[in-house]
Amino acid sequence: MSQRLHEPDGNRLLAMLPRDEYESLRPHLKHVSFALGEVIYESGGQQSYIYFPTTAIISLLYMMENGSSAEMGVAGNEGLVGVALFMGGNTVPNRAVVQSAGDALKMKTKVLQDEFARGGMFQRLLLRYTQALMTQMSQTAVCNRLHTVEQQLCRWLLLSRDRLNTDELVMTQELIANMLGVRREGVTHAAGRLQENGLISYVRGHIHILDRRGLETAVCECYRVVKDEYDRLLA
Amino acid sequence: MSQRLHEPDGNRLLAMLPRDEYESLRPHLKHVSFALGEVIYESGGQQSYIYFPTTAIISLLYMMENGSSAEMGVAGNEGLVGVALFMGGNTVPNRAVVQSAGDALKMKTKVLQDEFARGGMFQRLLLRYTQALMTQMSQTAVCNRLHTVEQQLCRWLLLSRDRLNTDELVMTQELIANMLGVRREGVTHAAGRLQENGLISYVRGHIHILDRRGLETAVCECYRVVKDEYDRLLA
DNA sequence: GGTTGTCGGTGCGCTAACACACATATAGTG
DNA sequence: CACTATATGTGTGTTAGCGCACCGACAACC
Repeated sequence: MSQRLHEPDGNRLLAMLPRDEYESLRPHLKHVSFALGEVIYESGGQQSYIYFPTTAIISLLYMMENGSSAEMGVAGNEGLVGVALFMGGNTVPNRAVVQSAGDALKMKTKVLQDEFARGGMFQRLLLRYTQALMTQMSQTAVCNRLHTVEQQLCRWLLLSRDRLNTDELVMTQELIANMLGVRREGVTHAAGRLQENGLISYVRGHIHILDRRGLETAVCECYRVVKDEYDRLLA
Repeated sequence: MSQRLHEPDGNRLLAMLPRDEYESLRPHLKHVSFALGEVIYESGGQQSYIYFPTTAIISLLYMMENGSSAEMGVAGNEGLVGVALFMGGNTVPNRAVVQSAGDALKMKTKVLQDEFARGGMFQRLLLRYTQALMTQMSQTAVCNRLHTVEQQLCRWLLLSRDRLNTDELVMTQELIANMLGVRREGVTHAAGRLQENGLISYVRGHIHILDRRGLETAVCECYRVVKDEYDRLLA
């Protein structure tokens, strides 16, 4: 891919654009930094920007009326946050929260929509990414139904690891529990077992992945299904 | 909507097209009938057609390696089966099964893709529908995580009812269990309670919805979230 | 350098859903 | 009409995960 000579600024989706399309978008991309826990958009709320994470990871959460929550998907440097802006609905009934602090590139909604309407590689990429995200969401549904907390924790750790450059995750068990939609104690239990088996170690909000291979053995098939789809659709 | 004077053949998505766009598609739409349990496409398999159900209901299921399964979404006369054909991925890692026997309109993949590429109302509608389907899938994830089998059975019954013209569902508890990803006995138990409360009655594969309002009281918020999004996006 | 808040560990009782085994009833078929 | 498939009901024991309560340990901050 000699087209990938341009500087993609760390977002792998943008890096797949042909050089000319990327250059025409570049002036409209602004850097932005996100802190852990920051709410990027609220359920049903209008978004002024679409975000292409570079080092940040963003969780898509549904907030129940009774206050509990569950993650339906996650986006990092492989994708974007704000599919509703080009899919035509403008809003979605969930919240986007920063799961791992870091940076992103933002683009005004209007610019995005104009570029999308041109129908070039940009549109094709965004749609393929959306399909990958759908696979992630639907596989999350399956996983929530059929698999144990421990398996799901492995999946979550691997999904996060794939979107970072480091084996060190800054994340308390309490927050992981909110993402997975389980009790904090459930995460403590599962994480304890993974630590016993030497797959991870953790202290006070810092999780270290020691044995990625081991995690891949402990995880359910859901992880691989989703990963393979991302690789296939965004190759 | 004076544009809806044309005969939409029972699919509500197609019915939303302007008359001229619909007329240009019409020659490419062929009737097809589906029997209960028929597999429309297999996980990872190529589809030659996109389907617009008129009276049939189609379930999207993930089949686990160990043989168990879970539903990730459902499509009826409000939508279509085969989003991957215009999203660019061509295949998806799940199976589509006929959940309620009936008819659909089919269109060749090539025609679909050409029409989609034109970017008119047809494209806009398909993308909005896809967003609605995403909401359904992600809400299924949440529901699988946080709600009881009885609540999910209510949701499932209401989703089915909304896609039919009748209060009579032809569906065994065994099949419902496969869809929901729970044991058959679990469905028996939940259905028994709904019957005790006078919400439904059933005998050997025939479920009768007696009190739709009552079901809406018994169901979790997930049903309404999804229904509202469908209404909003496909108004 | 003590206080306070955050993070993780643990124990106990409870419930929803599981797995398995088997009983019963009905519809359809020869 | 008898037979057999299929559909549903039920019982027993097990388990994963929940809710709650509380503890200890570390960290940050006056």
